[in-house]
Amino acid sequence: MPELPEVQTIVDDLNRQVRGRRIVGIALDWPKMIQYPAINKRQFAVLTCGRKILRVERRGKYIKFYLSGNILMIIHPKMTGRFLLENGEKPETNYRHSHLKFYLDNSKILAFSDVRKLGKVWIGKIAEVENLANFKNLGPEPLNKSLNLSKFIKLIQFKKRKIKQLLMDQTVIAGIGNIYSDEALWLSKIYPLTLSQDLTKIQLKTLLRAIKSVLKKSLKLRGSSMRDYRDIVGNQGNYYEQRLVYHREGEPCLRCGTKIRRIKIGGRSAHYCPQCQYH
DNA sequence: AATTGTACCTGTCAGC
DNA sequence: TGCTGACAGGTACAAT
Repeated sequence: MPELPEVQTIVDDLNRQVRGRRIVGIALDWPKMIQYPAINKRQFAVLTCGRKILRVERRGKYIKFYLSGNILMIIHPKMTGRFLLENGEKPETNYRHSHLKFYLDNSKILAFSDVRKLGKVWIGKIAEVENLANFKNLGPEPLNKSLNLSKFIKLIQFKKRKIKQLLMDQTVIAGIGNIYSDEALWLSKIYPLTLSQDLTKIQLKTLLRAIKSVLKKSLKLRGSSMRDYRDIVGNQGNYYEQRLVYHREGEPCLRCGTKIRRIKIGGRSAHYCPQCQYH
């Protein structure tokens, strides 16, 4: 489901709604979602219950919950994971797939719902969890001001990979997925199969600007809801209706009217305009 | 070093 | 009305 704008929207809402709350109980009916360490449901309950949610942060597409007692819990929603804050009075949620629930001290329930059960949880001492390879090896944040053109060029230029795949590689740059890589490449008029080393400096400058601008625009619109994404009160994001090229196969290009094409790159669909994004 | 296929999961939709 | 296959905001891992 979520890429950077969706995850950031969730994190901002969580900070407003659950920051400072104490976890008083949990329910877990899919223990396989606990990726690290190898613990059972009861041990997970011991680790979380009684702790305060001090703050929530985003890194790439990961959601980091800093809990009291120097505990860090990280959740990755993968394709269909979502959070819902529900009232204790009506525990029956319309989210049929809430496999993990946190009962809070204000009698609300923070539920993690995940239809496809691909979402994962990591928990432990802060330093211990932050040292796990998936987090340690993340690339820079695209919206961070320190990611300027010269750094971007260093990340991209000496690799020999298809630019679409590089943009989605979380160890190169963190937070971009299938929607926003398509959008940024359309904005920059770059063909998605172009090898990274063949891009000119001008193209890379345009691409970096496109990445930042499309992510900021989607953030303002609270993300994209193609199907599953919802914010923590169940509302959809508004970027999807305004998308430029993603999932518009056969429709006219918004710039030149040529029919948008879809191809497969590394098992994922890529959408582009064969006229504007020439190679 | 980069690519390809497979695995993890469930739900939806088009086509037969 | 079934059935089947493709596809869906993601990532890890093994094989080539």
